[in-house]
Amino acid sequence: MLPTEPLISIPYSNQRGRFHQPHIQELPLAAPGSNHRSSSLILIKKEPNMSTSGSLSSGGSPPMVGGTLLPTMDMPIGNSFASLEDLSSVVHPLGLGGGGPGSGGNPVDSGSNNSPPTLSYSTSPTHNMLGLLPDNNSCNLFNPSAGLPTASSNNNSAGSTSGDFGPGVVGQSDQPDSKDGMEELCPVCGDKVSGYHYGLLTCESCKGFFKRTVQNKKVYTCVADRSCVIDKTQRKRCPYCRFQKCLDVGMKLEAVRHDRMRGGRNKFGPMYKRDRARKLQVLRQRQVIHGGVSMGPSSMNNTTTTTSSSASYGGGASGGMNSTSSPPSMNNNNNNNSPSIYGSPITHIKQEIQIPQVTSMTSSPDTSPSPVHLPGMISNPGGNPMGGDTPGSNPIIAQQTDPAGGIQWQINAAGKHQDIQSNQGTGKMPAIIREFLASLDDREWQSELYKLLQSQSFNQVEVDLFELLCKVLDHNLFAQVDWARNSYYFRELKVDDQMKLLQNSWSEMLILDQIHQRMHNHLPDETPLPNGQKFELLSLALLGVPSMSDSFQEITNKLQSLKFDSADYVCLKFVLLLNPEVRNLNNRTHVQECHEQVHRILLEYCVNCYPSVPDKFNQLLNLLPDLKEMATRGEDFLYFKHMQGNAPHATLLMEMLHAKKR
DNA sequence: GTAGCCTTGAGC
DNA sequence: GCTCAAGGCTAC
Repeated sequence: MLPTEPLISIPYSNQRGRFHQPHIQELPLAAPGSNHRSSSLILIKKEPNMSTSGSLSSGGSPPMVGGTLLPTMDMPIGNSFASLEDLSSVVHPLGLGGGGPGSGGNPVDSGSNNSPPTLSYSTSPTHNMLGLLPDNNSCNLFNPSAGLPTASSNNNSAGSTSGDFGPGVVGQSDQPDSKDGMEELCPVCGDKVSGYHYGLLTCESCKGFFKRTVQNKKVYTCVADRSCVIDKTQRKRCPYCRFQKCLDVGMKLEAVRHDRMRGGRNKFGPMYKRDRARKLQVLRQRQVIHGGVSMGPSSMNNTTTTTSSSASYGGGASGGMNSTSSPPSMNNNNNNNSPSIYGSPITHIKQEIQIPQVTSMTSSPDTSPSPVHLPGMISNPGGNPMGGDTPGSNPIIAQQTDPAGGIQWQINAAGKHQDIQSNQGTGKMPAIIREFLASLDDREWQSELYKLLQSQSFNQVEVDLFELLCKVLDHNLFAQVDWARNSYYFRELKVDDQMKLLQNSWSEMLILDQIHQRMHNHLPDETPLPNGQKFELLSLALLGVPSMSDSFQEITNKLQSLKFDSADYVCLKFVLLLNPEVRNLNNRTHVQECHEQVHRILLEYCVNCYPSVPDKFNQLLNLLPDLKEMATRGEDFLYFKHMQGNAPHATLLMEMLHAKKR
């Protein structure tokens, strides 16, 4: 049950200006062994006239603190909703789902995930996705300026010499940090790191803050929009956003001891050690690359390899840091104010598709720095391949490339199609297909993918690759929803039908999307994460099921032989989405008509543009059952992992899975 | 409540 | 015995 009273906030001031008074509630202590993560998905049950910072309560009643009734809002713990349909609003601040404070949705949940999880969502500010760190974080491991001596004081009284790399860390020794070149700044506030605390390198104050919050079971509230800037000078202003950021960057609730025992070591010790080794490896590689130090092969091979904690596919850290990698966007301290991945806050699927039909994929300006160029990324962003994007010209939002990377045609943001090479697709592309293609933005998609991978792993000691997979799939799912709700046929439908169609086809569309990205935009099989681990992009196409790689390859080969192109892709996507056989459609007639129309369009396109590929149309459609079978296997696998408690709960992905399993 | 410094103690 | 990441203490 959700409170309907609007939040009452009590602002106050101090010498820094207008502050807000956090409301404090009790937060149960994390159980040992629980594996909580911050949620990146926010679901807000909006009541009429409720402010955006409206209340959420997991217990159904406003909390009492010291006998005072407090408005309940912004609890960083999970809140259950009865069903997908019950939800009227979702905010997805990172543009992706995450394991919310908790694989149970609650940072204090015992971690027992054996029972079917409720759909639990946590409020969370937009933290990591597009700007994890403030400006003053620009000096770090991945920044060329890292390694310069700093005027750091010694925070650590221990001040001992290093076992691995010096006194623990970086940036705290009297010795210049250039000794190991690994100065880092707190990922929460940008202050000087004092050591590994609760899972990652943080400053002393954030360590203390995190400890106090968890030990004292505090729950804060934010009277703003849960997107307060957290930096060294402003970290005290909003403990809610600070704590959320602590969780978002990966501080671990379970590292706070239940029994308050002092001293000793915890289970994270080996992880810290691996992280140091990985950082050293990265550093050495950087030194080699920058020509600073000539390292022998032996010194390059001392990386301690790590294994994924739960990923069933790959995931060993190789230390193979891409030397061109950079940290996630660090623009102007607005790390909490970054737009969601598609520009505006993404609301729950049901509301999401009711948002005015303006696709952020093609219209929202991306104010964050461009991600690094990584293998497989579509090159020449915004420009034309012939040399130059004139000011004011429309950026290229979709293009067809041949396997060698040559661009065959492009569609710009205005929907204009331009043939670059016409070695295939000999016929004229129908106008409707040009419009379909204009709805795609592959460059944006890949850009966001790499941003997401960077932000999710930046400064993380060790990323759970399966969890990351789920987050990326969730991100892709949002992209599908975003595309669908703005698409030509789909937008004419009522929300209920839209939801039914999406619930039916999302997994097939995800796989098809990956096929498209791999075939037409040359997405690589894997990519290095900023922390040195490798993420297998191929696992996205397999929905996490490694054993499906043969089936996937088979379908891909078949499509290649059919000269499958982006126009085919978008048509097939419509075919999958607009399935008139979905049960209980209110407007089946419209779906049927659209379905048939897409068939006709695709048929015409195949016949006119690919006369050299006999029966291309039917052969394309004949592949759909195989795609469906893969999608079903992938769904089963993800659901299984979810029920085991290994997948983040607070994601649209899991919501879709539940909706389908019902 | 914050944050810098101190104490503790398991693991190496 | 050393390390260093926990929790504790306390001035602010």
